[in-house]
Amino acid sequence: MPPGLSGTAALDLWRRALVASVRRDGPDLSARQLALLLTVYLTPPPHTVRGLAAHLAVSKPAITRALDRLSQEGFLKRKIDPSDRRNVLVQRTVRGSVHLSEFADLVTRSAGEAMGAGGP
Amino acid sequence: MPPGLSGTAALDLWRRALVASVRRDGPDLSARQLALLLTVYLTPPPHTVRGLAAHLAVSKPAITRALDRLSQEGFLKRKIDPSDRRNVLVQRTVRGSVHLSEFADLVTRSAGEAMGAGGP
DNA sequence: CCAAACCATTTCAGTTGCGAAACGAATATG
DNA sequence: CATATTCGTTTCGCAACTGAAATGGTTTGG
Repeated sequence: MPPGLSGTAALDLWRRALVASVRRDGPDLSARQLALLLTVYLTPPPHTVRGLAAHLAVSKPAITRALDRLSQEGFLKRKIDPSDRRNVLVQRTVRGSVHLSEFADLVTRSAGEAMGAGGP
Repeated sequence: MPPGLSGTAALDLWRRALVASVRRDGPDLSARQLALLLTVYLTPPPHTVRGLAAHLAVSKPAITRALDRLSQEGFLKRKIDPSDRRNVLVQRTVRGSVHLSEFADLVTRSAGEAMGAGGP
């Protein structure tokens, strides 16, 4: 038995959080976009387009477009690397932090419900 | 303090699972599609188009299209309700069960990693 | 100091998704 | 019966995303 999270409980946690997220009328990000956002915020910098593309195993243009979307949303910003101006460094914003914080609340709440409902 | 899952741990769990999901070369489902799939498998039947649309707070055509995609993928199937032939009952398939089982593994594995990495 | 290598972006053609409105089929209501 | 209502689906125009290939800047190396 896994210690923290059985298979069904994990799925139900994911379901509750995902349904809550879908029901929200906000900017609905694709899986890639959200994965990118989370990677930038939870993984040690610096973050370049090439590095992110490798990490997510998608093409570079896909990262560029996801950055367009996320920076247009205000969740991320680009900064040219001063030491090598070919590089673009992806950085966090206050707005992105707030958004992810709300998303974390949503997940933890869903986890609480899943425990309460499916529990022993 | 939340008992099972702190905010940062929840985000990191989500990140790991989502990145793993994005990296996999499989059918990449949208958030809606996955939410629909999970709802059908983890919520008591019967499931109609109208009911699912209300549950996810999206339009009926959106559900129809998601069903097209998911049944084309073999994860779900439609069956006309014999007692009221206007209704469409959405049902599970073996293939969908297998897919969700693999997805659950992915989440539990990510949960284990998140505990191991970020833990005390 | 000029060419090669590298980085991110843009362009291109094609796919997929969306909401609103119109639609045919099935059931309920008078 | 005829009409209204309720299903799910289809059509329409439009927006967003995809990978591959081409482009414009920047840095490195001979």
